[in-house]
Amino acid sequence: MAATKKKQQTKITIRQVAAAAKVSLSTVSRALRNDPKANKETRDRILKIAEELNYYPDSLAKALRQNKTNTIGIIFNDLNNPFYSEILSVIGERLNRTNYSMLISYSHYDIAQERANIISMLSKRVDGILISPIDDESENIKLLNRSKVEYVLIDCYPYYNNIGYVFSEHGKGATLATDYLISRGHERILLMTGPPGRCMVGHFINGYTSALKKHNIKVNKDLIVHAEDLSIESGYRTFKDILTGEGEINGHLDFTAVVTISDLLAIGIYKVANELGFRIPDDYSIIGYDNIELTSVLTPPLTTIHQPRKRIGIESLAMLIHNIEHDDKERKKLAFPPYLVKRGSVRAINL
Amino acid sequence: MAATKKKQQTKITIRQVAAAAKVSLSTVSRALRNDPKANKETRDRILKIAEELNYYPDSLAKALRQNKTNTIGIIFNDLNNPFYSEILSVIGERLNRTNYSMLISYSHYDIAQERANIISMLSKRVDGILISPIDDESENIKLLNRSKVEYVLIDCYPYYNNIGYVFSEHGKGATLATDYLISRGHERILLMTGPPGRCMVGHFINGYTSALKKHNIKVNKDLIVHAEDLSIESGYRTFKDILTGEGEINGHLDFTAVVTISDLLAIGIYKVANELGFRIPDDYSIIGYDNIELTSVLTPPLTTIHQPRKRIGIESLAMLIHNIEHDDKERKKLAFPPYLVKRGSVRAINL
DNA sequence: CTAATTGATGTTAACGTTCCCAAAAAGCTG
DNA sequence: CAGCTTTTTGGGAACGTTAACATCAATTAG
Repeated sequence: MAATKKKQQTKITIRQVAAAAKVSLSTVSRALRNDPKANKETRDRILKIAEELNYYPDSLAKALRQNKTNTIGIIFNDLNNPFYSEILSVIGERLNRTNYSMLISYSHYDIAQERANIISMLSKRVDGILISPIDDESENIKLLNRSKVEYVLIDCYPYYNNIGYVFSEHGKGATLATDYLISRGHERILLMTGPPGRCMVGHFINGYTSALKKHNIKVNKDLIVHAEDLSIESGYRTFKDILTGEGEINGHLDFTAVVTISDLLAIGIYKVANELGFRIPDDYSIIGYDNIELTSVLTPPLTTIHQPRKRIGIESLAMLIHNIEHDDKERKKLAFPPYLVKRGSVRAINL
Repeated sequence: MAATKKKQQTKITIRQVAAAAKVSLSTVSRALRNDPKANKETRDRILKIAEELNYYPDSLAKALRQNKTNTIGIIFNDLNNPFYSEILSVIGERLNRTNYSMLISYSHYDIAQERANIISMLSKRVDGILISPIDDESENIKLLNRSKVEYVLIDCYPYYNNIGYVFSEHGKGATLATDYLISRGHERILLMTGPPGRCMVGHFINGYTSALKKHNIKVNKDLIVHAEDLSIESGYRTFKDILTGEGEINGHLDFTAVVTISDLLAIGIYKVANELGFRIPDDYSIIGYDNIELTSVLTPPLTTIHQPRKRIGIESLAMLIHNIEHDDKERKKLAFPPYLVKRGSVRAINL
């Protein structure tokens, strides 16, 4: 007892397998990799021995040697938002059928954190990165470019030309929402969007303002408010501040409808409604964004803009894997058109 | 053009930095690692050169040499459920402050997939694994034991003694829910739980039956139904089948209240209510489980059992990291008591 | 002024694979 | 059975780092 060796279990490597099978390292390596130049009988014998020894290959060594980790990196800003978790979910499902793994990190709208995440992933030598960047023209994207790693952008459409990206057209989405409200008689429309600097936010605001202008409605900058992030909590706080005149937003804002950049923000508004006792859509009409699953079960069911999350996940992953594995790189710009889902949170106003 | 070299950019290694600085490899290595035996001036000089060359260390090589990857593996069954995504989110946030990364995979209640995920992670040499296992007594857990990797179980409490685990007491939670319904006059209570074989499901059923027995209510096995997973969709389908007498559940079930093992399942029931036109809680009382954020904004607000997701995430991660980094392993069994959150989805019955 | 001590650097062998090349064995051909 | 091809195996370098050890100059002690 007292004299037992400290290092009890020594790691089982290809070497132990070779010794047990009385062959060389290369023979074992070939057997394990199903190399055609391995004799079938010896291969089976070696495979059996490996199995008995509970051997499994060391991916680190393999990756170092082959210059391929079979790992992709995923960088999102929010893991809690069903929009992203659904993308993650479908990606995870697809990856289960391959032999890639996913290294995930999240930046929470912090540029420095995003940079750290990128560097960490480069350092871990991921084969590719799927990123929903904070800002599509930031230093961080340049860092990715310099690194020569394959990457695909989600949710952003920058001016660079040599990148693949997959997104839904947020400008159009915002226009759709705003148009619809206008068609229902609303003119004073609050836009609740996300943190400034976030790339999709810019497009969203553009879509909103262009819809207003198209209908000759003057854009009131005060009606464009930025929530801290895209969460329920944030929507709740922001809207409550607006109604109670507290926080950063001062003065009474006059509006009849709200376009939000995320269903969660809209749900935050529902929460304020429950608390303060106003009614949707009687007092305020609300339009969400994303069409996450639970919007349909709210009371009233949330009118929202649908985004094809699954397809975004599937297509971006497919493009990334293709680019990792082939020399003819796809630099597609896949745009998915969002569409309006009419439910019960918008009412018509009599002019 | 035609004669350009294929291999244009050669990777920047410690070697190039050494050459540029005209020192040996080890000197560079020491400088980069802030080794005290490095001269400060040369260190600064080397650091500057490394920066200029855009050098970042290769974690693969480092990991291989040091036998430490600074990566932890996370294995969940569902990435879409806010319960797990919130745990993930808080873990991600914590990890951002360390230099660990997270390798995530999900098994979707498939034992073979879970096994594949575990092997993949072992092969990638993660320093530790955080897993919410399908079955706490499966071959897969034995595999983990054999591998000698550090791991912490979430959501399960097996009979093994030498494991750390963090969970909330699902048995108690189910009892709490059932007790409450009984106290409100319900006797015929449907239990909608998850896939059989899932470890928490067993505890949940036990908690439910023991509450019934305590009040001398006969347990009707037909009233215990298994949803396919814990999603909205699954709750919707299962409950609709029950009401319409289709699918696997035959015959008319007679009940006045439902205890569910997940808020999402309960939301699925809300969806059925919207569609078929019955009312909650007038026609059926519903209790959820988890207390995810949006339960409070439903109509009626969902009465549910709260689980401390954030704490589960934080504590399990802390234990895992501790065990990775220290020799005095913590094998704590952290139990968090769930508690009832009364809202509007349960009504009293006049007996 | 020599020996011992310290501080900074260089040399080299690992870590566990794969892959190129050489060598050996086996199978053909005439 | 010599010479050839084909199949199978073995040897060793390489992937990019770290860590143990060796070296060397400079400083200090006796």
